Amino acid sequence: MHTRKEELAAIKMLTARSEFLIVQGKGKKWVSHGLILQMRPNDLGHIRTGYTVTKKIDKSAVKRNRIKRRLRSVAADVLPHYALDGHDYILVGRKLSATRSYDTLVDDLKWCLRRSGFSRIQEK
RNA sequence: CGAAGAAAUCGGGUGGCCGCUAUAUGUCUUAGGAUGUGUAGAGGAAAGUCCGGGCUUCACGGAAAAACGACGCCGGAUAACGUCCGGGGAGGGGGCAACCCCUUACGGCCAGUGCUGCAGAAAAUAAACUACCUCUCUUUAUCUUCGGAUGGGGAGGGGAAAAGGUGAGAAGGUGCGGUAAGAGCGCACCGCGAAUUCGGUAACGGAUUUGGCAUGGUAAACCCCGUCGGAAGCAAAACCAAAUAGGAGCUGCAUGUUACUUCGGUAACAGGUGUUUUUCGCACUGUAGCUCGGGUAGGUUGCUUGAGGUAUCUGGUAACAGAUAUCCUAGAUGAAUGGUCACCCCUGAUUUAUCAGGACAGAACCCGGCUUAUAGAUUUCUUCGACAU
RNA sequence: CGGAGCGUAGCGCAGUCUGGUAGCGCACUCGCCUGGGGGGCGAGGGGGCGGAGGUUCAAAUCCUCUCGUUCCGA
Repeated sequence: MHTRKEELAAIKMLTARSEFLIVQGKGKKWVSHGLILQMRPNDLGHIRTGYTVTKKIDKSAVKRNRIKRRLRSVAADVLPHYALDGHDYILVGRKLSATRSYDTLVDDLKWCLRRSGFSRIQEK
């Protein structure tokens, strides 16, 4: 279930710190073992994503980078198929994000989307 | 062959699927991009930010001094350094010795000032005390040939700096002589200082002569001497530049009076606007359009060809330098260089076929070093042990 | 990225500049006052200078390296 390039191109990045704070402050939040998902509707009509991995999780820059790359990969696999258009999504890394198996991490993100009601496909 | 140490090099590999950044090129295109293909894409420490430079801006007439900071045996290397190389001294270890190995912030406390607790008789111009030797006076015990002799106590004068459960350190050490007792007072050896001389570019080392003990320690205490240093840093800096507010100029429209006038205007007052309304008071000087400069968000440049790498030769003990040939090797900006699966390799565990693990760690303007973290592999050298000869 | 500071008893701090005894408050233990609690008074204990190395006779203090933590500027 890999994502094609045209679908990925529709997802923009969140960059400004103020936009992150708005999503964190006013959006919805759902926590799983592998990651934390924060989301909020925007007026742009397309999906935007951002990633947060703080120094609290691990002191090593190598491990933080690895967590961020895995989250980016998981989001690229899942979001184009399951996420709603016109929403901002922020994925926050946790300690388990580095060691958890990839399939479990994908399930974590789907579960967060479904439980928070921001999923396009309502699975059984 | 094994163990230890030192130095150097490397620091997992191959393939499938899906992605990221840069760049070259083809196609499409609504000219902003979309898409196909090729190529390249983290380190020895990228880290800590501890030093030294390049580069940029600011300051500055040149130079020097003061102040502050860093450094500090000698010679060399280098763009420079607190780095590196070679040498010297000192300390430690091994060895019978010759000698070998390791470490080293290693200028100056006879320029000045400070500190040196406790203990100890005394802690820095050496001098008081106990003890020692001697002289004088006095007192007393014993003996007595009645002259005195010997011993003890007390007071005073002098000698000497040898003894005194301390301490990190006690004003040269050990031995012999010498003396009333003693003392470098004299001598020998050792240590130290000075002079001469020899070797060395020098640090320094050797020899001879001589002095007669002088300079306790501490400068990672203030300080003195010598050398070096303008400051801040790519989030530096340069360029392009929206919206809003404010500034300057021009033009059009909107009022009057007076004064000056180079006849363009300028100034004052009235007027106008704001302060809820009126008076007073206070503040400001209209409106529309265009242009200009400063400059914020944002963007571009800086941004990777450089004191560059590799190979060979030459010079040098070496650090390193020179010549020739050859190569181009990351440039991101919520920040790319990956995610996932399979096989191989290595390590460990046992169920001998499985399971678990594969270090330290992620470029941010670029170089030269230092320091710290680091599983494992390979090569060379030194020492020791075993085997063979 | 750049800059500054702080690690001392269970907790909050002084002592560091100018090197020799590590101390203060709260907390803790015991005793007394009270019928008990709270509170008060008196007495007492415990151990601690973030870590490693160096200078010194001697280091919490001076020097070097390192670990942790807090704050500031853009």
